[in-house]
Amino acid sequence: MIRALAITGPTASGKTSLSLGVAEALSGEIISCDSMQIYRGMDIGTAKATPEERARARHHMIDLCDPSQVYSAEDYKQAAMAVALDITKRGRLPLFVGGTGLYIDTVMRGGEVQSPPSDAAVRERLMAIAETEDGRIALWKRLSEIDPESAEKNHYNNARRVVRALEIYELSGKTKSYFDELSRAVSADIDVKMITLDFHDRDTLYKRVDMRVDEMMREGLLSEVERLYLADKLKPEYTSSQAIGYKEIVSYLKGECTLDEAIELIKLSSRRYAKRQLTWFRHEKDAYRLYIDDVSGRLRPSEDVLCEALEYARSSLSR
RNA sequence: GCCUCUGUAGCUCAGUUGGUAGAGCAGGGGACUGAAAAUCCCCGUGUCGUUGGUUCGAUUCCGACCGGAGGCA
Repeated sequence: MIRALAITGPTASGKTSLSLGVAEALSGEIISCDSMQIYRGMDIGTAKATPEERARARHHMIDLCDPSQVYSAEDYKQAAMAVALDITKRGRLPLFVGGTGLYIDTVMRGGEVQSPPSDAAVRERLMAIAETEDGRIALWKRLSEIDPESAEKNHYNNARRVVRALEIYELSGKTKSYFDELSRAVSADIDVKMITLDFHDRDTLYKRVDMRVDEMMREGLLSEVERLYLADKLKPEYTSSQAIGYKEIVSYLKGECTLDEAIELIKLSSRRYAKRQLTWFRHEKDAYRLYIDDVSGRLRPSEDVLCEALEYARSSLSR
């Protein structure tokens, strides 16, 4: 059984800064839990730990792929688990840090997954049908016949989910709910204590998000995106091109809007993303919540937040 | 100073031939098991600028006043 700690929270909540302090104090190594930090060359916009920060603690699960590659939650889980095991074997503490809820969940759930991996051809075929509302309803009806449980869980408009469920059935002859049930039955081979950063006042978070975006622009986000764009690394079909900060600036580079409009859009999408993250982490009932409403405006949590986190980590890990 | 237009949700605006009002955006809540920074679902009460008058009843009609825009001097 691997024992680990996780630090989650919305964008701009100060995860990186807190994680460095915790890693140093508990001789931990950081495993990034972020679907976009996987990609090479996307540094400023994904708020990757800087070289200086990486010198303070070893980082993993960063810069694994070229932005043109596809990467899945399952790929993440397998690689991250191997890393966590290795860290543990070396007598150090695995410290998952990031805001991609699904990635963290998938690690915490543990166990081997047997549902078939996605198949681009099947997806394309089904997604083409889903372009019209009638098509979406037809797909949903098909799903409700083979797997009523999955159908009920998803609105027919959520084509991605409906298509995945159908894809699983086409590829394996078994339903998605069958595989979900299987994965729920296995016990996790890892025990993760989670600390979630939160805010009493939503406006404080949003202010930090806005400031963070301005900071990214000062650090050169524009030229970072330009470089990737000119190198053809942000084609619309790539997952990487969906990243906030990148898609908006690409649309500016294409002349579809002004730079100021792009920046405002980045702030807006970031705020909405932060809100979705809050929703996700709220359902994590066992998480230890740390509130960081420091009005100082600094994008790092205060000393007492670090102390509280360490106290919780020490007591829960020693048990 | 006079004339015209205008004041309705955080913002932009509809609307009520008099029976206290609704869209878009913003915002809020939720879902999430191999695309997840993605994808999807649900949520609209606000002194209808203020104050008098007419009226059974005014946000709606009339007057005055206070903002804002434009025009004439």
